[in-house]
Amino acid sequence: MAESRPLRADARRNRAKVLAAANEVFAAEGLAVPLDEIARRAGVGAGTVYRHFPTKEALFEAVVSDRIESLTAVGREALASLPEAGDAAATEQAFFRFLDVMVTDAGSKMDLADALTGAGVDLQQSTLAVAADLRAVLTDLLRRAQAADTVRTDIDLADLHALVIGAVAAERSRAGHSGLARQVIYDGLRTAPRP
Amino acid sequence: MAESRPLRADARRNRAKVLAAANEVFAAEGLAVPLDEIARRAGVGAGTVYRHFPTKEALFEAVVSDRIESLTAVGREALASLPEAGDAAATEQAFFRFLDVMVTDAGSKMDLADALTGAGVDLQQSTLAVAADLRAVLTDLLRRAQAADTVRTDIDLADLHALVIGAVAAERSRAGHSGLARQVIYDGLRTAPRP
Amino acid sequence: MAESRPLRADARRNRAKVLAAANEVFAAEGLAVPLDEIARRAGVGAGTVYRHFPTKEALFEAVVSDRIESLTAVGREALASLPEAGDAAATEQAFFRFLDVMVTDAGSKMDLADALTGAGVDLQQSTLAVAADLRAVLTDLLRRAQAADTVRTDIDLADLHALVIGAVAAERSRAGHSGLARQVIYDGLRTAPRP
Amino acid sequence: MAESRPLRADARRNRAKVLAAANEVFAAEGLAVPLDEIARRAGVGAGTVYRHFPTKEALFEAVVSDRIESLTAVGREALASLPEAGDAAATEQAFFRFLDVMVTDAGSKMDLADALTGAGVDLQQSTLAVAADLRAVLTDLLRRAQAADTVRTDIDLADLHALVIGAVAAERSRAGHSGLARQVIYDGLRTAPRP
DNA sequence: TATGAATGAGTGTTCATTCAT
DNA sequence: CATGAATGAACACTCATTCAT
Repeated sequence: MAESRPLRADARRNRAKVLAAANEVFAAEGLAVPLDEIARRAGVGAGTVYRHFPTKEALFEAVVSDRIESLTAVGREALASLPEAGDAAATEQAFFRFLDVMVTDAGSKMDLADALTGAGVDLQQSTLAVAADLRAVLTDLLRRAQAADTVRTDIDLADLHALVIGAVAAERSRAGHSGLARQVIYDGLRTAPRP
Repeated sequence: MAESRPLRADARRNRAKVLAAANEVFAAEGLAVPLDEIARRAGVGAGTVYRHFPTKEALFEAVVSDRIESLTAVGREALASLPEAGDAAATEQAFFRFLDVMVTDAGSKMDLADALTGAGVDLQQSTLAVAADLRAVLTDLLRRAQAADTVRTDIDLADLHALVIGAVAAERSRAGHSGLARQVIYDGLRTAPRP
Repeated sequence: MAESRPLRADARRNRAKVLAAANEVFAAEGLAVPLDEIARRAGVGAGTVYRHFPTKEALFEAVVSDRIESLTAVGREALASLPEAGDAAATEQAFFRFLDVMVTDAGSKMDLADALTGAGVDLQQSTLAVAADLRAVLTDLLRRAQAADTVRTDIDLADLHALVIGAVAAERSRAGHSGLARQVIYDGLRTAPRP
Repeated sequence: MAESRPLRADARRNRAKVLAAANEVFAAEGLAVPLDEIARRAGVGAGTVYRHFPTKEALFEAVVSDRIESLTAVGREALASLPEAGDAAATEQAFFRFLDVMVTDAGSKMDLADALTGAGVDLQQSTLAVAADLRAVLTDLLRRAQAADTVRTDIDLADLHALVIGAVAAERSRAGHSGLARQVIYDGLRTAPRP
């Protein structure tokens, strides 16, 4: 699963350029963009893209995996910042801040939205592994928030996941978004009534 | 807007077969499906599809318009069933039942989801008009529900629309869906705390 | 070669309508026009066109044949109007007037031009027969003009035919045509120098 | 206008093969020939044709432009070979020899004929520029010939252009051509009577 | 017999992937 | 190894011709 050999410096540079270009372009246009466009933006030949990623979908997944990994890292930090025994307010804040990060990130990246909503994408093993890490973190945060009596206890990870996707879709659907849709979803998640 | 002449029997039959096939296939795969596939499933030649619908997008819109019109009709019935002066419980029930219909319908039809989220589709005048009707009905129902103090008053039609899309996306994202995501969104919409 | 049976009145009427429409449309756009367009303009179904003409090309030829027959008739009149023993001036006039008719007619009808220049058209037996009649008349007129010492004697029918086509092409090629190209060709045909 | 970088050897080879095939096929059949046929004759895939020429029409124009450029070069040489102060006989010869080249070339190439007569072709800027060069050269030659009292002075470039097209059409129309049609047109152009 | 709907092969064009240079 | 040219299978759409009504 790991690359067998460390890449040569120029190869590593090219891989990075391709990923950067793919990041931009996939975020802006989703899976639909032609691969040649990515190669052009990366300043490399199409063949070079294929040297590093066996298919276009693999490149797409690499981009998405990177994003998921970033999100996971943010989630880990949120978890780490929580006091061992739950301070309810801090837990609540950490939980919803992390949701905000996820929703905002996915909301601004066509690729993530595509991947999450499964629009014509079949995620592979490696991506699924990365996604599992994210889910693990999210599960922990959810449990903590529920333990702190901040989030309703009848929902599980799958529900939360679905709701994040829902929030992303809601945000995407609005030209000038007020953010209220997201707020409604958060409110629905809370144990307590809105003040 | 109405066809000038009644179609011949065979033409009507084939048009119906095409629409039925398009319904199925678009629902299952969205706009991305090749037109030949639709023709094949309908048991007609590709040319026949084009006799009835000038472009692939026109066919897509016909399917989507039909769905939207059905939804609008359901919405109108819901409105009609409401007592003039608002019975809060009845109003609430009518409102959320209609949301259920929308979410369930769109949730099982890729095409509606695509159309609603505007995924690579440019809707034409006629479809937009149909969509406007649906929005009008939805606006009325929302107003009634808000007047009956059932739904929070800080959200408007656009927010609600976004949330429906969010609920659809949430449902779609779950293989075995428990329906809780939808419930969370509904709860977020209510004025009152959950019991 | 003649139709086996006299057509019923309505059939004859339809045939005429189709021919009239084809005349117009082929003249304006050449062979490229879709057959449905002709049927529409004739106010009949596509099937009706095929009842009277086995292929699109046959219809095209019918139109062209008609035109050629008209030209032939004009040519015959020109021949008939000539005095037995050649009056040089009258012969010259008759000859060039007939050329004028041919060039003007073909010049304003894309179909004739197409047919004459052989643009993607393979003329069939029946049309060729009609064309042979025209050639016969033209040959007579040419001989008479040559006998009257009005037209150079080194050219034959084939040359003359080619020059008519050339004049047509020349006329067609000019947006605002002055007619001088035609004049140059006529002058080249004459025995005598221009005054 | 010039390609920014020299093409790779294989690309140059294929581009040449495509142009050569297009030359042949367009010359034989005009614009109507399917692009796949050209690709097949060139021994390349259809995509390769599109790598070098963005549309079928662009390829057509490239072929036609090449032909026109060759003609223009020949015309320039003819002009250059003329003595400053007009030697009437030399001027006449140069003029008519150039006409011969044009007529012969266009006469054997359907594409040029199509392009010249504007049969369903919309020429683009670049081709029009090339054509303008040819017209400039032709104008110069015509002026010189008229100044040398060799060609009648009542005709202008447009007339001459039309007559060239006429001569081409005349030649095309004859299976075994005697060349006399061309001669007649030339004679019509001269000031002096034929000897 | 007329109608116009159905057919289906064919067209230009795109793009993921492979391969010669 | 990188390059970018070549490939070829799709795809949307058109239209001459056939055939059910």
